[in-house]
Amino acid sequence: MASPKVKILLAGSPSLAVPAFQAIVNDQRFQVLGLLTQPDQPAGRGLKLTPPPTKVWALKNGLTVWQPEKLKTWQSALVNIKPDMVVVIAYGQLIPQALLEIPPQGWVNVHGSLLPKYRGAGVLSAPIINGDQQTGISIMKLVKELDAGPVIAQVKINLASDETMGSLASKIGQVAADILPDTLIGYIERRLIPQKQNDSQASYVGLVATADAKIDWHKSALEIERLVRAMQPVPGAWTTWRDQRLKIIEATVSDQSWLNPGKVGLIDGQLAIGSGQGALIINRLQLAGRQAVSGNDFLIGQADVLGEYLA
RNA sequence: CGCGGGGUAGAGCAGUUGGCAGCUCGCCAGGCCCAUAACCUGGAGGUCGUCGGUUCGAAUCCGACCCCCGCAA
Repeated sequence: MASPKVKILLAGSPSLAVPAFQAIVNDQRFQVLGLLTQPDQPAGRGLKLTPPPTKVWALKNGLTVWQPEKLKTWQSALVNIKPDMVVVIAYGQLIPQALLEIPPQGWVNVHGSLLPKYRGAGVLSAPIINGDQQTGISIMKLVKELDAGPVIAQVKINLASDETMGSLASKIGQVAADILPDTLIGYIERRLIPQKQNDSQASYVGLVATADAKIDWHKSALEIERLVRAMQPVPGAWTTWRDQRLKIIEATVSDQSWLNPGKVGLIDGQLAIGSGQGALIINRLQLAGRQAVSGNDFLIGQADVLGEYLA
């Protein structure tokens, strides 16, 4: 095994990227030069300066970390680092064309969908909202256009009936960790040839905002239940009760439809809310400022919610 | 000093013009019943987040601190 190690610069921000990054660090075929990630941002209560999860991981592993505000001004730094390749998992910024051309092997990206379906930022929630049976990951080369680069490898992931965005994120992170090292080597050795995407079949999903997570009780219970899973754990599908935000954390669909949309009642003794079609049995929910509780516990403490309307 | 809600029995909540600490569920015991997660009776279980102050007396008023949570970013 005389071939030199592949020099890699990692780029990514959320914890979803950590397992795959760790897999590369653990693999003797690679030499990791460091991590490129977003600057620490004010976040959480009190707006304390918070580092991206990958940065915390990188420092623990003794890696150098770069956090440029803007990539445009970071061009010369990348030239000096001299990576053979940059591996990107949810970095959080579009990479300027000029930077894409610097590493000899280019920039390789892990994308959380089966491209060309679901290009864009909301890839994790989209398949759950749409009730897809399958999604997956695509390992692809970055090009100037968003998520449009040629695909090196894809792996399908089955969506469980109770899949949430959170559970899907960990599946994607794990699958990425499983296949990324071999895929990168295969690509470098030209055994895996990037295949151009069929642009005519591309679809786009925008970033999910909290407003998108507000429940419209006139929709069907089936759609609402999917929304609940797609928004879990953040930002959480929500409605309001007495001007307070009420998050629905876990729910199941009932075909009983005698409750009007948004009206709270009991179905088989369980907390339920009417919808446009069928009803939603509420298994777990959280009132603003309170701990998340089961439907039963909520009824014990807030019994007067019965018969009221949520909006 | 970004905005806001909350810490009271195992759980979920009420209780702030200061006056022996409550409700629902659960739990334990007994009863009713062919039987039951139903019903009836009885019972156990709380340093009211912590520390200090005011007061004859503090869950309640004042001060400091710890922890949890919603928004926002």
